[in-house]
Amino acid sequence: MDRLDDLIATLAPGTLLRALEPAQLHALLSSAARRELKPGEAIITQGDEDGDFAVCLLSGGLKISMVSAGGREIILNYCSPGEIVGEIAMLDKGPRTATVTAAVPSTVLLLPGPTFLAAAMANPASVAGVMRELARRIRQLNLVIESDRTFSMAPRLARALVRLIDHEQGKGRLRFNLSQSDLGAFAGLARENVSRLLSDWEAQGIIAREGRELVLLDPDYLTELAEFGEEA
Amino acid sequence: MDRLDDLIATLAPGTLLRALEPAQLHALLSSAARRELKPGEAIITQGDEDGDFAVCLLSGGLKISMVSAGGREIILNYCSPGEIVGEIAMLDKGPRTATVTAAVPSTVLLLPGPTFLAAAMANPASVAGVMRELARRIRQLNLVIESDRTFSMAPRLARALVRLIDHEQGKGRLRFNLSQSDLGAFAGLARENVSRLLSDWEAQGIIAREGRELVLLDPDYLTELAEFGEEA
DNA sequence: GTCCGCCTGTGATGGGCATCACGCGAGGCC
DNA sequence: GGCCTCGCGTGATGCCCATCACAGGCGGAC
Repeated sequence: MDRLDDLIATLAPGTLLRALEPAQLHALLSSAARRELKPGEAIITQGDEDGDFAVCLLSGGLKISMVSAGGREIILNYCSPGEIVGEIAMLDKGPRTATVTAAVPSTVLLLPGPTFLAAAMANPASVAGVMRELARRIRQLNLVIESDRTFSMAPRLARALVRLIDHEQGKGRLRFNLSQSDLGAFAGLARENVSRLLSDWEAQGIIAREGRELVLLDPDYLTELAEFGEEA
Repeated sequence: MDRLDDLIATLAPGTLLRALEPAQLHALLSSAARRELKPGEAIITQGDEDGDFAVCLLSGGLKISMVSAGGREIILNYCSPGEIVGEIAMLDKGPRTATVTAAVPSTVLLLPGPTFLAAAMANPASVAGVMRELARRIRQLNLVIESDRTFSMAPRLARALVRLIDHEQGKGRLRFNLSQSDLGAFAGLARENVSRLLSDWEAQGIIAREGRELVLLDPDYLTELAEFGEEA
C-alpha cells in the first residue's frame, strides 16, 4: 500500500482528487486501471462520446489541445505527474472537447466516473472540497478571459513560459522542451513572433538557451509581465 | 407558498439552483432575505471579501462587470430574473472578482453560503446536479476562450447581441437597450467600431432600429456568425 | 427658448501582429 | 557524401482594429 501513498503524496494541489478525504482517495485509486502511453499516443480524442472517465497522470507528460475553426492547433495546457484531466466530461457526461496526447512516454490511471462520484459523495468534507475546487477553476478561467482580451504578444508568451516552469527542479527550468511552433500554439501567436520575442529577451538577459533548451534567467520579470501586461 | 412555487418556476435552466431537488430548493429559498435595488446600485463590489452569499435575481436586470488593468470597463454578462450570480465566491470563499449592479430597478434574494451548502448536500441527486452544473460552466468558458483567440470584430459583436436576445418576447427582441459604449465593453471592441458594424448590418437588413431600440431581423445569421466566425 | 450633457456617425492616422517569402543550419537516411 | 526534412531567424507587406478628432442630434435642466 505504500505505492499508493507515494502516489497520493505526488498529487498536484488544486486538483479534484486533492479535494477528497484520504479514505475515499484510497478506495478510488486502488480500483483504477493503469495504462502506458507512447509519445504522441492519444488517450482522449476531441469529439469522443465516451466521456465517463477521467485520467490521472502518474509519470511522463500530457498535452491537451484542440483544433480551432480555422484548422489551427490550439494547445490548452501541459500536465505533469499528479495532475488530472478529463474531469469535465466525466462530471457532465458531455462530449470530449479537447484531445489529450502523451508529450513523452507516460503512464496514466483511468478513473471511472461512477466510482469518482461515489467517493466524492461519501462524506461532506469531500463534497464541499470538490465544489470549492470546481469554483476555483471557474474563477481562474474568468481571469484568463479578462486578460486575453487586452494583452499583447509579449505578456501572452510570458504567461506561456511561466506556466511551463518546472517547480520541482532548479529555478527557471521548464518542464518540457517545446518547438517555437508549439510555443506559439500554446501562447496564441505566430511562430515567427515567438522567434523575435525570444531573441529580444535573450539579448536583454531575461532568458538563455542551452543548446535547444530554454532557461528563464529572470522568471520574476516574466511573471510580472504575464500578470499585469506591459511593465509599468 | 405559491409565491415560492411561482419563483421556482421562473428559475433559469442551467443555474445552480435548478440542480437542487425541490425539497431542498424550498428550504433554501424560504429562508433567504430579499432586497430592492435602484438602477446603478451595486449589490456586490469587486474586491469585497464578504464572499459568503450568492444573489438570485427575482425581477429587473443585473450587469456584471469588472475593471481591467488598463482602467477600462469590461462587461461580463447581463442577467434576467431567475438567474443566480456570485456563486463562485460563495463556494470557494475567495474575494469578489467582479462588480454586480442593477441595470434597471431590481429585486434580489440573498442566499447565504452555509445554507446553500446544506441544501446541496442534503441528497445525492442534488450533489451530482451541482457538480454537473459547475462542470458545464467550465466547459462553456473553455469554448469562449478558444473563440476569443481567433475571432474578429464582427463575430464578437454578433455573439454579444445573441447573448442579449430576449427568449420570452418576440423573436429578435433584446432584453436590454444598451448604448454603443456598453455594447463595446460587452463585446470587447471600440465604441466607434460598434457604430460602423451596426450601420453595415442595418444596410444589409440584418438588424433594424426602432427609435433607440435594436431589433434583430435575422438572428439566425448572427448566431451562425457568432459560432463559426466569418461566414463560410 | 438656450445651454450642456451624452450618444451617435465618420474620416484619418498609426501600430501591432499575421502572413508571405526566403535563407540557413542541423540532423536522419540511403 | 548528397539529399531532404524540420526547426530556426529575419525582412517586407498588408490587414485589422484602436485611437484621435470632430461634427451633428437629441433630451433634460432651468
